[in-house]
Parts: sequence; structure tokens; C-alpha cells
Amino acid sequence: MDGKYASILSEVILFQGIEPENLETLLGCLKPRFRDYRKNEYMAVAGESMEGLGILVRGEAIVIRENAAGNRVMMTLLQSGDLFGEMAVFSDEPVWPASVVAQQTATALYLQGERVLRECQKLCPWHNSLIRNLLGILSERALLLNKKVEYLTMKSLRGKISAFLLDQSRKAGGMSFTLPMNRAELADFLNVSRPSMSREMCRMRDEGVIDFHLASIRILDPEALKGMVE
Amino acid sequence: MDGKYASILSEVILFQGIEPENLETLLGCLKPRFRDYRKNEYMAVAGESMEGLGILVRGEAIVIRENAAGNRVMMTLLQSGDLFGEMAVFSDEPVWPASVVAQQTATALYLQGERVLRECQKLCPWHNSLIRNLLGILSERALLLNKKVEYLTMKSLRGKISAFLLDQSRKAGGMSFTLPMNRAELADFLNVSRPSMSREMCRMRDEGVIDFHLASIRILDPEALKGMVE
DNA sequence: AAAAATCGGTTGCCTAGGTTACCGAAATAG
DNA sequence: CTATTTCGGTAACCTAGGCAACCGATTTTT
Repeated sequence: MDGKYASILSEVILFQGIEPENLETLLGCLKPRFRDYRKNEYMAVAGESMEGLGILVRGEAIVIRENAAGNRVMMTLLQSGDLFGEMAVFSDEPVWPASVVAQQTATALYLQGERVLRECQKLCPWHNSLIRNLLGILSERALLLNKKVEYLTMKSLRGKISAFLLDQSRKAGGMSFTLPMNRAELADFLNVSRPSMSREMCRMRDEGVIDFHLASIRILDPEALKGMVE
Repeated sequence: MDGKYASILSEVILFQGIEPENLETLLGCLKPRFRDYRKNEYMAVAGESMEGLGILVRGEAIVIRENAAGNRVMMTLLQSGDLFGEMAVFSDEPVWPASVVAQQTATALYLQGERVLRECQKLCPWHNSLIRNLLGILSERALLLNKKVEYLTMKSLRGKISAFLLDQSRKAGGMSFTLPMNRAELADFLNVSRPSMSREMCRMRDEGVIDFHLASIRILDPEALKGMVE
């Protein structure tokens, strides 16, 4: 196995809890295929059948959705160490749900789904860690998507903002916290227009429910905010 | 192990590909906990930490989301043999993402996440099938949610309808197919109001893009429909 | 330091689609 | 066979929020 990417691979969440020396053995079992890409080259095309679970080990790539009309929407930015295709490999008919395009010269590694699932000849315990990690990753992904569906499902803009802020405050463990993204990104995440969101947030501030300055938010009236959800 | 539910358990997707006689042994390994519920009893409360992956083996239950204001939204109807909590058990902090309420006298079985992941003493090969099934189920769930996010993200009602119909026709493998749900349910799924959806669908029919009568749909101009996505 | 880009707030205008309410057809019950 | 319920379509009305366009404040580039 190419040792060039050892330091990156040991950082990959998929291999968490597996010591570097064991990782080498495990990779021997998994027999990954490496592939290099040029800038702007398609690493995966939505709808085509997939070879295996991808791990980006060098460079950057974007996950995009292209609709019939042809306009691209960037969904995720992949960086070195990130996984891609993890949702689709183990499904009934493994096809890429989105396209992946290299943003620079990049290298990816692919693990065949079958090889990941099959117990290796050596019955190595690391294989078990791998599957456990995979289940954890998929669970988190599904929960995140579930959360997103919740936000998107609310009919009122105020409801979306309130739900999001309450979740953030819960995560931060207090009434004051810093937003993890800027306004444009947040508006995009909640699937609303930035000016509308800005307008609504200011209204909420005028009403004394929240206070904020740029990315720092403070919830003044949590109960009122809860009442605004839905 | 209680053999009373053997016939139901062998039908559960989680145990697909495991022969009934082996299933018994496997269950011996997994040591599930059975629990009976009365009608309207809470089987799980959103936010509380969970004991394990649930399988409904008798009766019916609903998965509900209750917001701060207190109004309930039914998310899924669980029937005998259905899984619940599969997204959360293997995540970092396993808490119920939604509440589950028995609709009738019901029985559920819980599998501890740890016991599912841990290789059993007998190194049984069925354990492997179990994990493989689990990965498959989680993948499908995540993909479904992904699809739903796609629909919800479209800003125009026409876009949502078009995307949905194109997906359905792809699934059916032809330009004529039958909708899997009625108007109210479809409107709910796409998160729009029923009258608005009806209005838009009729417009699309007037324009000659689609034709329909109740649940049977026929796409007349696929290209035009694709152009309406996004 | 000047120029350019990024970011967040603000305004006015306008329309997509929500809401309510009603109707006829079909399915189901009694 | 009548009564009731469910389902889908229709119309009038109205508003939440999208859009475009601008501004001042920061930050980054050169």
C-alpha cells in the first residue's frame, strides 16, 4: 500500500480508533483503488453506478447537483480526508446521487462496498471498528438530513429562524453563542432569501426576543422563541 | 426466546437473508428486551436517551414530532415488523429524535446498539448479515431523506411537482404511472397546500405537459417537464 | 493607502402560493 | 337504495416573503 497518504488516512473519521500500524494491515485487506484527477475532472457523475466508497486524500472537490436545465448547485465542499458516496454504496442499486468534481489536482481512494462488509480472512478486529465507524457516520448523516427536513418543512420564515436558533443554543449550552456561518450561508441553509431573513431577524430583535451583532447571538426570551416555532 | 413472534421477526427487513433456525440463535446472542404497551402509551419520548434499536412486533404505533407549542405532527405510521430509532442508536449521543406512541396494545423489542456491533462469542456469520442489512437500511433512509431535501429545496411549486413526477416516471420505467398517494398526502410530502398544488397541476395539464385522471399520470412532454425543474 | 471585494442591513415592489370555502363525484356505510 | 364520508377541483382574496438594488462598514488585495 502506498504509504504516501498514511498521515491523512489516519485522520479520516472512518478509521478513527484504529492505530496506524493496524490501519496498514486493514488497508491490505480492503485493497483500495487509488485514482488521480486533474483540475475540473469529474470524479463521479450523478446517476452512474459506483465502484465504491470514496475518500479524498489529496486536493479539494465539490459535490454538485446538476438539474436537467444544466445549472449547477454546489452542495458540499470536500477536503482532504473527507468521505463521499457513503450513503449510496450500501444501498440496493449503488449509483452516485450527485456528481463530484475535482477543484485542483486531486487523489481519491475507493473501497469496494463488498470488501468492507465481508469479514476478512484474518478476522481482524479493526474491521469491526471500521463497520462501527461507518454505522456511526451514516447515522449522523441521516440525523442531520432529518434536522434539515425539519427546518425546510416549517412554513414560516420566523419558525425556521426560531427553530434553528434554539437548536444552536442547545448545542452551545447557553443563551449566547456564535453562528457557524454567515448570513448568506444561513439563508441558503434555511432555503430563504437573505434580505427576507435579515428583515425578519431584525423584527425579532425589535420585539426583544433576540439580540445579535453579526455572528454573535443572544436569546433574550427563550419562551417566546419556542412559541414561534411552527 | 419467546417464539410467539417468530413469524413476524423472520419478516423484518433487518433479518432478511437469515434463515429462521439461525435467527433463533442470533437472537440468543442479541438478547433483545421485549416490552408491552397499552393504547396511547408513549413508547419513546423525543429527547430522552434510548435503550436500543426498536422493532415493533405487535400492534401499530405512530412516530410524532411535538413542537414547543405542543401540537403534534404525525411523521410515520409504524406497523408490525417496522424498525424505529435506527438512525439514532449508532450516533454519538443516542437520544430519540422523535416520540413514538402506541395506537393499540402493542409490543416492541429492543436491541442494544452495543450488542449489535460487538462480534458475538460464537462468531456467527448471521451477525454479519445483520450488520450488512443495517447498513443497507440506513443508506436507504439517508438517500430518501436526501431526495426529500431536494424536493423541499426547490423554490417553485411547479419545480417540486415536475421533479417528483420525473422521479416517479423513472421509478416506473415509463411515461404512464400511478401515484403512490392521494393529493392531500402528496401536497403534504412536497410541503405545499393542496389547493395550490391542484391549481398548478391543472395548469400543467392545460399547457399539455402532463395529463392525469385521479392517481393515474401520463407525462406528455418530458423535455418541457425537465425544463420546469428548478 | 487606494482599490476592490465581502458582508450585513434596508427599502419598495410584486407575485407565488396560502387560506377559506364551496362543489360535484366517487366510494363506503347503513 | 339512500346517507355519509372521502376525495379532488375551483374560485376569491390576501399576505409572506422573493427579488433587485442600494448603502455603509469591514476586510482583503495590490
